[in-house]
Order: sequence, then structure tokens, then C-alpha cells
Amino acid sequence: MPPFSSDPCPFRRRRKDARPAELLEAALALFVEKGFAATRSEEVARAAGVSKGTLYLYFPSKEELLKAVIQHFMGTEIETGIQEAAAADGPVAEVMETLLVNWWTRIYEGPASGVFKLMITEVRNFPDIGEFWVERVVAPGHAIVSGLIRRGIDRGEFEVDDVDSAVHSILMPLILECVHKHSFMACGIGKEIEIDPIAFMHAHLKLVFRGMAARPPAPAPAGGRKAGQAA
Amino acid sequence: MPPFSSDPCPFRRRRKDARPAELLEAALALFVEKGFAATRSEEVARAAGVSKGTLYLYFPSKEELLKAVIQHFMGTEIETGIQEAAAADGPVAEVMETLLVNWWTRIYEGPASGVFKLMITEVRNFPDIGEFWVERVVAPGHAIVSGLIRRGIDRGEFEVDDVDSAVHSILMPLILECVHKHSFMACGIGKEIEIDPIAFMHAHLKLVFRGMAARPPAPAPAGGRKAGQAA
Amino acid sequence: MPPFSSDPCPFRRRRKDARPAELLEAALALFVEKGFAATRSEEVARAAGVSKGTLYLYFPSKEELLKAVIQHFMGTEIETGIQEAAAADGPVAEVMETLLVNWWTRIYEGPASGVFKLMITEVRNFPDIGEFWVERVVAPGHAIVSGLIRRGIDRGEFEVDDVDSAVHSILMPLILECVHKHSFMACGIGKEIEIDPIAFMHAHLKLVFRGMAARPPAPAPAGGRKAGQAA
Amino acid sequence: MPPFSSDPCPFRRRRKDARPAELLEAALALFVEKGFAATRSEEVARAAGVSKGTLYLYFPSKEELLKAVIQHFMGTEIETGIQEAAAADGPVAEVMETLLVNWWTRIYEGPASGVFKLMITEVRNFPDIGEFWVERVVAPGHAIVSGLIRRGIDRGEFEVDDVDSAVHSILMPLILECVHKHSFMACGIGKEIEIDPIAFMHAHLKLVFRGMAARPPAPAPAGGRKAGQAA
DNA sequence: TATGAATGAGGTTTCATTCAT
DNA sequence: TATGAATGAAACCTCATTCAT
Repeated sequence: MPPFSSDPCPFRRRRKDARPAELLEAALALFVEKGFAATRSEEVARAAGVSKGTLYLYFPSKEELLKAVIQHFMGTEIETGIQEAAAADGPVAEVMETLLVNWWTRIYEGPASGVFKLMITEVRNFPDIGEFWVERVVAPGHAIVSGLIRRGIDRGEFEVDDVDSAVHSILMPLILECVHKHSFMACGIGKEIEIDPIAFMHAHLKLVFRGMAARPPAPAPAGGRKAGQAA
Repeated sequence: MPPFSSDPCPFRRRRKDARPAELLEAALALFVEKGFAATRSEEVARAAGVSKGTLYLYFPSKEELLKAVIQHFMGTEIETGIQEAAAADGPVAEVMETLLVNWWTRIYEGPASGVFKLMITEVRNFPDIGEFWVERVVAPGHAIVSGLIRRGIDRGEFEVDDVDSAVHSILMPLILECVHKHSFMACGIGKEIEIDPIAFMHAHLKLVFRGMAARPPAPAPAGGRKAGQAA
Repeated sequence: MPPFSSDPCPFRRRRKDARPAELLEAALALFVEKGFAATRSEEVARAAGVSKGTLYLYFPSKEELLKAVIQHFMGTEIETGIQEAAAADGPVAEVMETLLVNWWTRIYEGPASGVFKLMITEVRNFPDIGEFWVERVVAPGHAIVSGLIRRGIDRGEFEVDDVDSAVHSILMPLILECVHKHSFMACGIGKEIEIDPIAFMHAHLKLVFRGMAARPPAPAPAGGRKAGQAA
Repeated sequence: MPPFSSDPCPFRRRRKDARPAELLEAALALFVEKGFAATRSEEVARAAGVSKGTLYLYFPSKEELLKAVIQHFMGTEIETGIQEAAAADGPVAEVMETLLVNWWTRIYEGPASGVFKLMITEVRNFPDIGEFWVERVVAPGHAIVSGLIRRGIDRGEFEVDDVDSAVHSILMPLILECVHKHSFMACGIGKEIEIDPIAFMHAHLKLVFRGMAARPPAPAPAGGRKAGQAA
């Protein structure tokens, strides 16, 4: 019992506290890069600057590490999205544009983008992490966007046949951009047809909003049928 | 060399000829389901109804099997798409609608849909198969659609700011549907927000074509309503 | 029962009769080159111009093939040596020189040289083939040479302390030359210190015979001690 | 990196340091006994008292283990021979006798004797280890002996037609004795004609030295007896 | 008699996990 | 708390042998 041993080694203490997060980051990066099965647990440990054994002090198995990774990097961005969506006001298309651009730029640039790929590659091997993901990320995200679309319809700004389909039309390219970032783009393949993800996001939203936009009330062309769109 | 036997064993010969395709099908299914690294080569063999050793009579290693799978299931659907696109005539939106619905339904329902997932999960481990994929599938597919869009612009049917972005807006949801089929949908997760892929395809194309449709020449800006939407 | 079917196919019949010998030759060459364990039975078959299955029509297993190889290539040269040794007459050193040069040249150049290496590499894995070898090759060979040395001693031509050691001094370099031919020399290693095997055989025998030669009866140099050699 | 532990685990450290040598010894014994291809890597591990996996902590593959074995057990005895040869003085036959007996007894009794057999059995499969062996063992050994013979010639003690051949006559039986120790002798075959290796070494050297010894200047060709032997 | 497709035991190698220090 | 040597189950792959043709 030495008098000053209440915090025997502040340096190591700080390391210790940071360890789980460091390991989770390293694990995310490697699982996204190589896939869960092809990543050796020692690689994760080394990437986090610790030894094999230390990993097992924090996570009881490689599979539990995967689940911890998913949970750790999952919900954060979605929640901020929900709050922003609720807080915003004004013309819905503008609100959505602002919201989606901010929100998705953060997602695309942060670790969450990797989780999209990880979920796709690993759900069938670990279905329970999928349940969690849908409940905590996919469903809320879908709800935010469909809520906004419905608000636009109510306000007469949008004309949309099938709101759920429209949500998919809006979000799926954004999701696939995230996946793309961690697959083809990460190994420099397909540069010929690659486009800047942020520029694409703007162009995509513009196109989709134009597709959802309410038409002017058909100024007066005799027969009352609206001019509609082609297909 | 027995002197008089041009076809020494027709039965075995027929099995031998069929084996590679059987193995490739089994391999595709398992690689898509579990990922390359998590699939044991004996599983592939058993799924094809042969023993471990037989697999190695036809493919020198598990990695070569993967490459053969990609090559085998890759380009076929794209080529039919190209021909149909060239042959079709009429209003571009209708042509595209017909083409994409037929083409993508075949892709979605056939083995090619799995290859999309497989490519995403494995490119970073086997970059050379990615090169091939982009060159033989992604680039031609992109070219078909951008060609049609440009034809629509030339004919005055479409107004599109950025053709390449529009191609992505059109195709990415279709691709992600394929991936989805083999990830979440395959393990019955996320049913709440799942939508019928064919119905979605129609709704998606309708929305996007509406977003690309040329506007009537603005009959006369009488009333102060703003015609378009913000972004 | 067609009238002329007693020998239905003279060509194949001839092939069939030659098969075992062809297989044994191919097997010897490969076993000597790579060792028994490292030689695949299909390699033997292919080298003999037949298929894997055919090998098993003539030899029930790879191990039996090895035993057959030993037996086939073993004793022949020894027997001719014995006959020549018995038939020869004249000064023993001359007889031995002639005998050994002829005999060993045939052995060195023929397949028997390989069997020396094969025995060395495989006895410990297949001791029973060793018994056979010693009884049929080593012991008779030793007996021929020791018989000749003893004849030389009896005739006053040789002075030899230990006949068995002298046999080893004579034969071991010849044996090792055979082994060398199939190890280092076969892969072109050690050319710097390599010597022509036939030239070496002559030089070696000359040196050894000089070492065994009877000394003249010490002409008369006062004190009866003979000048002798050092060691 | 724990801050204050320069030698974190002395016990394990000591085992780790000893492991490679233990594994190399076990590997040499087994490779010499059964041949490289017929030895299972697990056998090597078990013989060294560790598990299969541990072997691969120290050597990346079975083939690398073989190379390490060769390098580890190769050159040591040769170097002591060189030094002793340089240091010795006196009548060359005596010097050589002493040197060769001491030197070769150590070689015969030590692990180097096994390496002779190993080289013979494996050069053709791994030619690069042969280069090393010739350069580091065969050539220096040859040089020691030929140097001594030349010294004997210079001093008028020896008369030798072909020095290189004489080196072979001297060394080849010694080498073959080493090989013999690990082939026939090790499985108790051929006892009838087996001789004590040390006794043989003495007898062999005596015979060869007698064959190389300078003749007295032919005191006076008085009596008609012919002095030498034919060949 | 000859073939070569097929098998599966067995070999080499990897890697998640444990545990003594 | 941290290490890394050690383990052994399990993966990939080979090859002796069989057998339908």
C-alpha cells in the first residue's frame, strides 16, 4: 500500500482506456479491407499497436470483436441525422438537400461508410448483427427520408407515386457510393468511369428531386389531362 | 493410346464435360453466400456432388476457382444488353424502360446478381479480377445507358445536366438491389422495409425518367409560381 | 472363337511384353533422380508412355514396384564379374586391373550405378530390399575382389595386412563414383573438383596396387631393417 | 512495450533460444534416416518435443528447414581441419595420418556424417544447397588433402602421378563410410562384411600411403626380379 | 488390356486461442 | 495489464489407388 498508488501509472492508464477504441478502429479498417474471415486477429492487434494476447483481454473472441465493431460504429451518424431532420424547416426540397448533403458527406467520409460494406459482406455469416443494423440504422434512416418526402407531398411540393420506392431511389446510390469507396475505389480500379462522390451526390439529388417535383397545375391546355412524363 | 477408340468412354466423358460448370455454379453460390475466405473448398466440392480431390482435377487452386467463377458468370448478360440496346427504336424513354426492365430482370434473377456481391467483397483481395470486371461489365453497361441518355437528349426527350451522374442514378439502385438480394434479403432480415424488386425497378425508372424529362417550353411565365425546385 | 485369334494383336502383344521392362526402367530413373517418396507413380507411368492405371496392372503398389526395380537391375553385372574373374589367368595385378576396369566401366555406365544410389537412399525405409542387395551384390562382389587379392598374396605378388580393408579401399571409391554420377554430377554441381571417372579408376587402381605390391626382398643393406613407408 | 521490462520472460526466452537447435537436430536425424520427402514435418516437431505449429514459428516451411539443417551442420568440422593441417609439422605421412584420423573420427561420429548422406539423397531435388556444400565443404576438404600431398611430394616423401585422383582415393572411402553408417549399418544389414570404421580408416590410410610413398633409388638392378607391378 | 476420372487419407501450413511469465 | 511462445483443430492441397468404361 504505497501512499500514491491510487492511479499507479497514468500513462498506461490512459493507454488502457484508449485500447478498446484503438482496437475497434483497427478491426473496422481491416475487416472492411479484407473481410472478416480473411483478417487474422494478430493483424488487428498489430495495427492497434498491441500484441495478440492483449486483443483477447478486451474481446473474448474474433467474432465478438466483429459484433463490437458493428455496434461501435453504427448508430452515431444516424442519430444526428434524425435530429437535424426534425429541427429543419423551410421548403422540403431545400431542407432535404441540405440535410442529405451534410449528413451523407459525414457518413461517406467517416467510418460508417465502411460499415455499409462490412454489413453486406458479413450478414449472411452473422445474421444477428444484421437485425441490429436494420433496426438501428436502416429503418431510422429510411424513416427520416420518407418522413421528409411525405412532408413535401403534404405541402404540395412533391408528387410521388410510391414513397418507399422513392426513398430507395434516393438513398441506394448514396449507400453504393460508400460501398464503392471501400471496394473498387480503394484499389484504384475503374478510374475511367469514376466520378467525384460529392459532385455525384448533388447531381443525383437534383435529378431525383426533379423527378419528384410537383408539376405546375397544367396551365390550361384545353383537355384537362396533365402532360405527364414519358415512361 | 488404344488403337481404335476415338471416344473411349462416352459416359465419363459427359460427366467430365459437365463438371466444370457444376463446380462453378456451386462455387458461385457458396462464395456469394459466405465469402471466398469463409468457404471451404470441400464445401464447394460437396455442393457439386463430388469429392475434395475432384475439384482439384478441374481447378488448380481455390483462388483460380474464384477467378474462373468470375469469368464464367460475368459478361454474358451484358452482351445481350448491348445488342438489344442497339436494335431498339422509338421514344427513348420507352426504349430504355423496356430494355432496362428486361435486361435487369434477367440479371437480378440470374447468377450475375451474385457476381455483383462477389466483386464488391473480393476486389480488394484480388484486384486483378476487378480490372477485368470493370472492363468487361461495368464500362460496357455504363456505355449502353449513357448512349441511350444521349440519344434522348439529341431527340429532345431528355434534359440532363451530367450524363455520367444520371447513369449512376439509374443503375446504382439496380445494382444494390442485386447485392441486397444476396445479403440481407437472403437471410430474411429487414422485411419491414423490403420492397418487391421488380415493382421497385419500375417505380425507380419512372421517377428517374421524370427527373430527366424535357420540360414543355414554359407556356408563359404568367403566375408567380416557381417552376422547378431549389438545388 | 475366330480362327486366327490365338494372337489377336501382335503389335499390342509386343507392347504388352515390353511393358514391365519399360516401366522398370522409367521407375529406376525417377527413383534415382528424385527418391522413392518424392516420385509420383503417375510420373513413372508417363515416363514409360502409359497411363497411371496401366502401371497398376503390372505392379500391385508403388512399393512393390520399387522392389521389382531393385531385383531387376541388381544382380546381372555381378554375375558376369564372377565368371570373368574365375576365367582369367596371369599376374594377379594385371588380371584385377583388366577385370575391374571392364566390370566397373559397365556398371558405371549402366543402370546398376543408379541402384547404388537407390539402395543408399532407401534401405532404411525398406530394409528387406537391403538384405537381398547385400546377399546378391555386395557379398559376391566383395568375394570376387578378396579372392583375387588372396590369390595375389599366395603368388607372392601382394603384401596386404587386412584383406577386407583392402577390398573396401579398392571398391569404395568406385561405388562412390557411381553415386556421385547420380547426385552431384547429374545436376552439374562441383565441376571444379570433378574428375573423369574412367581416368580416375585407372589412377586409383594404380595407386592401390602399388600400395599392395610386394616389396623386393630387401637386397642386402647391412642392418636387416627394411626402409618401409612412414605411417 | 511494457515500460520497465528489458527481459520480460527469461524462462520462455531460454526455451525460445534453444528451440531452433533442437529442431535442427531432430530434423537432421529424421531427414537422414527417412529422407526429406518421407519425413513428415509433424515427426520433426514431435522428435524435438514440440507441436506441429511450433515448428512453423521457427522455420517458414519444410524446405527452409532442410536448408537450415544443411547450413547448420555443414562447415564446422572442415574449418577445424584446415587449421590443424596448417599448424602441423613433421614427416607428411605422419602429419596426414594424424590429421585425417582425428578429423575424420570427429566427422564420422558427429552429425556431419549424416549430412553426407543427406546431400547425396537431396541434391537433385534442391540443387542450390549442393552449390553451397561444394563450396564450403567439398572444395576446402579437397584442398587440405591435396595441399598435404603436394607438400609430401615437395619433400621427396611421396611419388604421385595425379594428385587429384589420389585425394579421391584417400577421401572417398572415408566419405562412403559416413554414408554407410547412416544407411546399411543403421539398419543392421550386411554385418557379414562390415568392418570397424576406425580400424578400416587406419588400414586404408596405411595402404594408400604405401601406394604414394617414394621408392628408394633402386639400389642397383643386380638380380633379374622385376621391381614393381604391372598397371 | 488400357484409360483416366474419381476418391479420400494424409501431408503441409495457418491461425484463433490459451497461458506462463 | 501485456506479452508472445505454444498449441492443435482445421484449412488447403496431393497423390496412391480404384474402377467403370
